[in-house]
Amino acid sequence: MRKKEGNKEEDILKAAIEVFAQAGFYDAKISKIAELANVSIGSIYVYYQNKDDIIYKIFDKLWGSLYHNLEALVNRSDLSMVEKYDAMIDMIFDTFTENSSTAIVIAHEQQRLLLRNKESFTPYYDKFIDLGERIVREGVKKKIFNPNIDTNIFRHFLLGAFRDLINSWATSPEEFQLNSVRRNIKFLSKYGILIHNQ
Amino acid sequence: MRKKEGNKEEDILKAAIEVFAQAGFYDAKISKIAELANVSIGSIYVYYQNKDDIIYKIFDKLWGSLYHNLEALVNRSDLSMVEKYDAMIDMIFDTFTENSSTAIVIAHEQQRLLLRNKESFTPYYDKFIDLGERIVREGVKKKIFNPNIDTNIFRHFLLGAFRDLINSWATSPEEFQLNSVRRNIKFLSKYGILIHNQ
Amino acid sequence: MRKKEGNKEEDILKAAIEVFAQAGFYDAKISKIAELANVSIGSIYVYYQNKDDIIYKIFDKLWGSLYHNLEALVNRSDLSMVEKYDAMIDMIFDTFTENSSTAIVIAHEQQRLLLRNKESFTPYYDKFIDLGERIVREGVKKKIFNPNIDTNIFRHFLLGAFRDLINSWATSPEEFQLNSVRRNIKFLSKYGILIHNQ
Amino acid sequence: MRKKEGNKEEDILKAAIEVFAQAGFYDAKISKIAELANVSIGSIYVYYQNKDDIIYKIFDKLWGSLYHNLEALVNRSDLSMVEKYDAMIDMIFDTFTENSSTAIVIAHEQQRLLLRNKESFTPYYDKFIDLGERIVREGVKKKIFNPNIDTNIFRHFLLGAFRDLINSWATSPEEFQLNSVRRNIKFLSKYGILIHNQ
DNA sequence: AATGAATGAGTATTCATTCAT
DNA sequence: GATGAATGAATACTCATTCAT
Repeated sequence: MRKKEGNKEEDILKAAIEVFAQAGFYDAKISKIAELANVSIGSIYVYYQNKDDIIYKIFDKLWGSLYHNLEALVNRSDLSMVEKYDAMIDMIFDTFTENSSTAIVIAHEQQRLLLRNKESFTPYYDKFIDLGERIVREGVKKKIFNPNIDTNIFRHFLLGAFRDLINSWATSPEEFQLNSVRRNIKFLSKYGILIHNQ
Repeated sequence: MRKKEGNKEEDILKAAIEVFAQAGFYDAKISKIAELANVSIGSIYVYYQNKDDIIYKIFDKLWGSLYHNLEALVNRSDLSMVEKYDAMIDMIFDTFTENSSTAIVIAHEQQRLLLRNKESFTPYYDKFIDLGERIVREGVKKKIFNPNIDTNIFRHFLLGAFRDLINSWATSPEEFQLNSVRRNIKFLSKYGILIHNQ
Repeated sequence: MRKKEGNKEEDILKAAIEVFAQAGFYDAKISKIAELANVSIGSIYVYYQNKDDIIYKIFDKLWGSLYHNLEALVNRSDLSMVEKYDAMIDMIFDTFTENSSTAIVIAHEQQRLLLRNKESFTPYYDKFIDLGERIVREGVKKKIFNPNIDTNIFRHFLLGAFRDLINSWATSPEEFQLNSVRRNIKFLSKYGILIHNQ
Repeated sequence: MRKKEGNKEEDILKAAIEVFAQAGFYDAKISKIAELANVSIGSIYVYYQNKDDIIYKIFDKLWGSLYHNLEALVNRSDLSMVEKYDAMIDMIFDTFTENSSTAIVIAHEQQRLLLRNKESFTPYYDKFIDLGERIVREGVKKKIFNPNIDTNIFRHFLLGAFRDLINSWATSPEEFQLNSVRRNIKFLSKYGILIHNQ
């Protein structure tokens, strides 16, 4: 029991995600995280420098995962542009949706963290954004995506929509059919709300 | 001279918006708000019950304003459906954009507040949503808007996109042309990213 | 009671001296100081920045007092050199002896504080030392004090002896006759332990 | 190979002296001592009961050494009284001076330790004091030392002066010529600051 | 004997809120 | 209404010590 059992670090992270999602970062108590992780308070500080470090690692893990998945996608040549775009939406959707508590934490805390110390946020976020923009630019070059759309604005548009929807689902899962949300995001981001000839 | 007392209440609210935008709700100090409002700490508690009440009033004022403006719009019969939709976007855009600090506060704190005590959030928010959905349903009935789109999902999609973009602009105004953001929101929400016959 | 009664700051300092003397700086609890001062924990932080600031003020007050008293003495021309020296010893003796708890705090904590942040120690200490050395140099010039003695070494010699003796008295007052200590310090520092013609 | 185990105990003590001198007892971290001694944290508790025990052993070793050296001196009949006194000063001086970090630890921590648990301090200290007082009384009996001097006060006077000077030298060795310090201590304690016929 | 991950008691400090003036 | 000194509950974090291996 004195020996690292190989999952304490992960147990703490999982517990922290639940507590952060439930109470918000500021009202989350370290003692509560320790209790939920079935670990002593001191052990938390063996694996994480402080409270901020815990949330940093949550974001790092999520955006790291998103980045690596997108990287695998961006180089595929077996997909048409639209298929690639849909696959990207699916991938983001699946990642966010895998753990609803993580989704809530992201939706609630990311903006504040980015505001506070942009430079100390996980580098995977910027790398992910870059890759996403590359896909959009590729679509524009292939004359599939509208060249009049500002790429930077589009990614905020899309991620903002995503964030709100995933958070809404995570908060009230009974109110949203996940498949419907997925389908609507894909459709709206590609065709918009108006009826027109596709 | 006694009539000017209304000032204090408003001064406090303005100061609070700045401090909340700059530091985030939790790191915002009441003493800092008092200092910025040029008012004693005690005076804040004459006009507001507590810290939560201050942020409540910020949201109440903003969503009240959005609601009243949308109400004026929803009943206009001189506008086509698309014109009405564009006017709605413009109105939301202008309201959010009027004060960038307010935009930041909304973007950062609303989700958390909604999560914590949904029932004690400003009623204007739900009323605004209802009105917005009415416009969308009207568009669907008039066969202008796509009937396959889930109205509830659409409003999260749109407001989420809005929130992220306005916050991005408010945080780094040098990075975004406000008119471009406005145009892109209108276009993307109506036509999406794909090139097609409109 | 909400109004500053003019002595809270001093009550805290007095209480702190007692608690520091009794338990040592590190084992002294802020809560204990608050209790002894009959003041809330929060009030301590109204008057002092932190625990270090409290002890700083204790030293500042004591050395400030010593400095001002020595300043008054150094310029007196109505005293012979030996009388002036004896008066200096008496003054230091009286100041240290006035409050035995202060004496203990000085004896126990000064070295450590000086070591840690020499520059942030009370400036009165250096000013006092300078003045003391001036008296010694004056004595040398007047051929009363031995010119072969290193002034810097002498002041460490004298103050070190003082510190130990005052601390010993403060710790076990029953073991030491204060007048005897005073007389012996004067004598030893002037004539030493050997018998010789004075 | 099993014989070398004595090293560890000593390595720890040496490391502890450095860390205590540098950081002070309370800010000294056991983990730092372990690191400097090139030993695991657990090993420290194999050789020492706890942190207090480590510092106890430091004092025990030093005062033990001083006691044994003084014992060898006190019985010598080949020395005049003044020679014996000078030899005593030299011996104390050499012992303190041998390791400047030890000198700093003594100067900073001894008073506090004595205050806290007089009875649990190393017995060598009291035995050393007794021996020292015996020398002084011997000097008085031989009409070499002044009989009006209180022996107890004198030893505090002398050791206090010693402590301050050795500490000052250990802290700022560039400021003090060790030989000059030694000579001044001898002279001042025997003849004082005044000029007179010796 | 040696290790170092695990422990959890212990405390300085913060700051929203109060209320005597 | 206005003030701001006073309050004290509440909590992140430290680190000496332990003990299973």
